[in-house]
Amino acid sequence: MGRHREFDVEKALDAALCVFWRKGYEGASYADLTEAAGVERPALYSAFGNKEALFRKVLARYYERYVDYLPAALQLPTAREVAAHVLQGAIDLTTRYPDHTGCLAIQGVLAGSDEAEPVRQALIESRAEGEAQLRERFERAKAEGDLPETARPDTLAAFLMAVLHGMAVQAKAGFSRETLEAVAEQALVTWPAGRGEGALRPKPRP
Amino acid sequence: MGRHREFDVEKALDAALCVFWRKGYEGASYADLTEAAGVERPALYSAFGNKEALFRKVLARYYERYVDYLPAALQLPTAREVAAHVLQGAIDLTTRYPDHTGCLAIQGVLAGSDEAEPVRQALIESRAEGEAQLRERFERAKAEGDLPETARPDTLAAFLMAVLHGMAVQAKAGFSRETLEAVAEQALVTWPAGRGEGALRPKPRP
DNA sequence: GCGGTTTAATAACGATCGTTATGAAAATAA
DNA sequence: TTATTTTCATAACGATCGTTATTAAACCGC
Repeated sequence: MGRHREFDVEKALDAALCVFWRKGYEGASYADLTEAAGVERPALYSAFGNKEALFRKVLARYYERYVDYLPAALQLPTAREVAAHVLQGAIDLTTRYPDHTGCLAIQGVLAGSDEAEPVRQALIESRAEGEAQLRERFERAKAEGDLPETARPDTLAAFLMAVLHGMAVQAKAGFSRETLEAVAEQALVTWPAGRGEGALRPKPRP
Repeated sequence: MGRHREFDVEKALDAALCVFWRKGYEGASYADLTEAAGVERPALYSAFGNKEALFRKVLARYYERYVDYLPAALQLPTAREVAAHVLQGAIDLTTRYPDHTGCLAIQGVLAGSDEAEPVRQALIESRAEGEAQLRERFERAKAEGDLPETARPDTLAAFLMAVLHGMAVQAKAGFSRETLEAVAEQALVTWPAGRGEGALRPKPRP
């Protein structure tokens, strides 16, 4: 019973996602959000809660709908393919939409007021989750001989994430897709090779 | 003639620098700045202008006093040493002060409101300047045979900056110095070698 | 000491921040 | 139709934002 909702919750969430993506958590005002969603302020509150709750819903949606290349990449047969696919997926994501470049999980809150601290921590955790998934995948690759015995899965995951984060910063700064692809290619030059990948073995110490 | 200034301008600038470093441009309120500087609001305005002007002065100070490892690195004899020194310098800078980790030029403004757009552009330009200096240094290295003929100085500079930016994000997220050093080491694994560095030459294409 | 000048401190400015009463409009249940 | 419930829209809340009159105090040259 009761009156029906007149606006599309999914559309409103998408609109809020775009605003947060472009301006970050603190840079996006509630006026920006309501205007983009085409919804009055109390309607947004009753549907999603306050600004922080709305951002958390948006963040979950972001990972589900836009960072879907990560779970897809983890299923690829070799660690190198995983890394290459993640890099290419990130480049696509961070340069595809000209009006909101970069990565929401990075530029959402890197630094901010004390009020934004819980959101900042949430973003840190979300990125740590992705890094952990990569690390576990690389541990598996090492066990499978896909990575050499000398490889450090935790370091490779941290390094790959660093490149991804750096490219996100550069994408937000307006870097072209071509430039970022060159960066990603350079990052892969160093990638260690496993057995049967036709690459040089690590030099044995004399 | 006239009354003398009672507060130390340098100290006030340092205090503002720390606040901006920790909270970013928009996250730092004028109340934060005046409290940290121990100076009343109109005094800060009369000494430095408005918030944007103050931030620009702080940014210049930041590069002069904290990113001094970059000009020092550019003078090293080989491109690899340049890269290694810049990476180590960035790690030191972004992890040395526990209460303001990361890099001001990154977390100052990555994304924000329309009001912060000029400052965001200023940070983009400042980073581009550093990247250009690295690129020119690598071009010289290529001409000197320090980098192979196949090396792309622009790509190497963009890649190195990406790793630096990524490590800054990770430092702000609380990553340890040791982790970042492993990331930097991994980044250097891919570094191309020039003549006389005892490294393998690029494989000739059959 | 006195006029001219610069700074210091208090207080307030209009605007915007996130958030929420309040009452009208719409839909279901009786 | 009437009662009940939920949503919608207007408006306003207190707080904080960056910025600035305004006035008192400290210094210089005379």
